[in-house]
Parts: sequence; structure tokens; C-alpha cells
Amino acid sequence: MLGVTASTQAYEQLTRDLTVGRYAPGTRLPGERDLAGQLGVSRATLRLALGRLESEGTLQRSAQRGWFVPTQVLGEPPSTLQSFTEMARARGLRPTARVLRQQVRPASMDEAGQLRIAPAAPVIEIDRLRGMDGTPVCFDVVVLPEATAAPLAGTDLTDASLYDELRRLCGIEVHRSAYTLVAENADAELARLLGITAGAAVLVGDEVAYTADGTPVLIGHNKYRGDAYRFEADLFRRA
Amino acid sequence: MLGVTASTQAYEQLTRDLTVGRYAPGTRLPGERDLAGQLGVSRATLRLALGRLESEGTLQRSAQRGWFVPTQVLGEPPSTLQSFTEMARARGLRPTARVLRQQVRPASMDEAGQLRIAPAAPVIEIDRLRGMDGTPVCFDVVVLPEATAAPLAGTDLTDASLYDELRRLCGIEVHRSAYTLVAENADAELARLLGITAGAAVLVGDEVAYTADGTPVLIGHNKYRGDAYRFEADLFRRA
DNA sequence: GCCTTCCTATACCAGTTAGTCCAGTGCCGA
DNA sequence: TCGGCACTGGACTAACTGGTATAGGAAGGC
Repeated sequence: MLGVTASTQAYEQLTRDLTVGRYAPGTRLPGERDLAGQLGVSRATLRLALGRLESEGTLQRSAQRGWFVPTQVLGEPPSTLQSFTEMARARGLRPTARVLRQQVRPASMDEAGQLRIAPAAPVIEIDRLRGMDGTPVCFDVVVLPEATAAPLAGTDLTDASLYDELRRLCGIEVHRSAYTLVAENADAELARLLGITAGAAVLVGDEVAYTADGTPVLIGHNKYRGDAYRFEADLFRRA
Repeated sequence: MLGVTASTQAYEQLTRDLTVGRYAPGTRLPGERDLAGQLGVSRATLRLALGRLESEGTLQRSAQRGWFVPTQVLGEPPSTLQSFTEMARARGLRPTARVLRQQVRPASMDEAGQLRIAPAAPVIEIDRLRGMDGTPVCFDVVVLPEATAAPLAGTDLTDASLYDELRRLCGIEVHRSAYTLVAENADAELARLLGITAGAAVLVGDEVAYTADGTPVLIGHNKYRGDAYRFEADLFRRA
């Protein structure tokens, strides 16, 4: 035995065969029964070796079909819509949020129309300064109907994800957002908040979010530092 | 991928293709034999997937004729993609385009990676100044592989829609674009081109466009006047 | 002696594949 | 109008696949 187990030997032999190009990328390996015979080990032992190769990405398994040599395909489509919180976490950063204002007030005419509620019906407005790892990145105003989002009025949203709280406290799941983006120059007040110079470019996003059944959930107005935020989306052409 | 059967994978892939608009409502899908080949599964396995899609109403079967996408759109429309030309026309404006440069050159490392071609393989670069009704709105750089888009190298693209020409001359249909947006301040050169003052905010979009089968088609780099262009999209959250 | 670890061998199951044959559909030319 | 004919989905089969479980043998440590 010399201390080297049969499964390790099989693993090493397969690694050699693969690096040498015995099995072309994209092709299927011989069945486990054949392969075990070729390598002179039992099927159970072979599967240990195959498991190691799979865990390190050298092989891909497909149940009831076989083992495949991966084809070199990098760059799968990026994601569709990410919340600020998700985006921060995906980059390994800690999302932060400082609440500047949180109040209940009557809806304006525009807001009432977009949220499909009565004019002057009560809405919750939340102004927050959002950041990643403490660096301010975005000034964020959210307006929600008080009728559906009442629990949020009294909640501390510091460092919280609004979408998460909305789901947790109100049972509301955002499904679609109508989003528009423009570029603007920061005024003095915004520049102070975001820690940039007045006139620097900011990305201004306006959002109306809806549930799956089409009910408007919230209006969002976000002003991102142009040098610290990147908007990403996958877009499709109508057939 | 443990425990996920091939038929389930085929089902999920078809669901994605349908929600994303790869097959337009009312149209017939490719034959089962072709479709099975495209998805890399056998026909019997494909039919399991098709059966599931039928039972949930996503597809309609017609014996000896084919599989059809229901005309009534059950799934939500995906994040849509409008070309500059389409957007201008939708607003009742006349899209214009002035060609500043049109050349064939070797691809950079980055470009080769994004387009999945060999480094230094020939690409066509087209720089254009795009406008609506003559007012400059966008400085636009497009890079395409010469291998697939050769006819474009010698074509006059003044006032033309690149997407239209790509379809007409090269038979290439853009289906999806990965899009990113940032805000920047215009430098002197860009300000001169767009007729704005240096330092004014511009919306900078970077795009990689793909065909339905996932082949990269082009890289786009667009700089829009912040005060004259608004990016609009419907975004859907990943289930 | 006993235990653990590694390996072999066997069997069965559900999912998959490639193949064949069939009947209905739609198109095109005579 | 009619008859081919290519193509479609429908149905079925035999062989094969990995997934899983079982039982038993061989070697080494205690």
C-alpha cells in the first residue's frame, strides 16, 4: 500500500489524464463501471476520486447522465436587480444607513397618484444616508403609504435593509421596480451630506416599486455619489 | 447540482428563455429534436420539461404542429431594452448619428475577454455622436468582432441604427445586454462634443450585448448629457 | 482477541439516452 | 384538385447512467 490509498491513486491518474487532454472539454467520461475497470479499482473507490475532482471543479457530475469535463465558460450573466444592501454585501462591504428623518405626513398630489392612494392620505417618509463600511454613498428618500406600511413608522431603520424590513414586518414583497436614472451635479447641501465637492456628478435614481400583483408599494428617490456607485442591470429586447 | 435532474434543468432553462422573451408570444418553438439539441438533452428528457411547462400553462402543445407560446402574456415582461433609435422615435424625435471614426484594429485584452475572441483579433470600432433632432445627446463608442460583423466595417452608419444594420447586414439579433451606469463630470473634450460646459454631469453607460444563445456581439460605451437623457427600465427582482 | 478503516463486489432504482415507428399537418408542384 | 413529401409531435423500447444500499474481505492499531 505504501500509505497511498487506492482512491488517491485513482484520483491522481484521472488528474493526469485530464491535464494531458485524454478527455476533451465538454465531453462525457466513460461510465463509472467502465472507468473503474480501466483504472483497476472498484466503482465505490472510483466515486471517491470523482467526488474529489468534482469538489475542486475539475469535473462536473450530472445525475443519470455521466461525468463531464467542464468547458471553459466564464462570465455568466450578472444579476437583474440588486438592492443597495445586496450590492454592498456582494462586494464584501458592510451596508450602513443613518436615519435623518422619519415622519408621517399627508401625501402630495404626485405621490398619491403614483401610490394610487387618496390625496393627503398619510404616508411615511424616511430620509436616510446610506453608506458602505461607513463611507456615505447615497442620500435616500422613501415614501410609503401609511395604510400598508404602518409598522415601519415606529421602527428603527438604522443599518437596516428597507426591503428586508418591509417583508419581515409588513409581509410585502417587492417584485418589480420602474426605475429611471439621470446624471446631475451635486448642490452644496447634497455635497455636504455625501462628503463630495459641490458640482460633482451624482447618479439620481427615481423608483416606483410594485408587488407581484401590481400594487404600488413605495416611491424611492436616491442620489448616489457618481464615483462610488455603479448601477447594473440586464436588459432584454422584446421579441 | 446535486440531485437536480437533467429534465429539471431543461425546464428551468426554458422558463428563463420564455420569461426573457427569447420566444415571442404566439410563435412556435423549434422542433423537439432541435430544441433537445440546443439544450443538450435527449428528446425524451426534453418532453418531460415541456410537459411540466404545459401543465402550468406556460406552453401550449399542438399535436403534429409544435409547441406554442401563449399569446396572452402570463409571465411579467422582463426588463426591457430600447435602442437609442427606438427611444428617440418613441418620443417623436428624429434620431441622428454622425460618424467620427470607423476603423478596424486589434482588440485589447479586456475587449477580447468580453467578446470571447482571441487577444489582438481584429475588431471594428465605431465612434459616433448621436443626437435627437440634431441636438447632440450622446457620444457613443461601439466595438464589434470583425469576424462576425465584417459587413459593418465599410458601411456608412450616418443616422443609422446600429442594431438594425446588425440584423440586416450580419443577421445578428441582439437579445440581451448587460448594462452598467455611472455618473461622471464631463472633461473638456467631451463637453465640446456634446455642447455642454466642462464639469457638467454626464451619464456613462457600459454595455455588453449578447445574442439569444449567449454569444457576445458588441461592447458599447455611451456618454449621455445628464440634462438631456433619462435612462428608464423596469427591473425585476430575482425570485 | 477486537476495533476501525479502506476496499471490493453485488444488486436495485430512477432518470436518461438513442433509436424506431407511427399518424397527423402543412406545403408545393403537377 | 390531387398526390407526394418533409416535418411535426406521440409513443414505445432496450440499454445505459449515476445514486444508493448492502454485505463481506483485508490490513493495521490497540
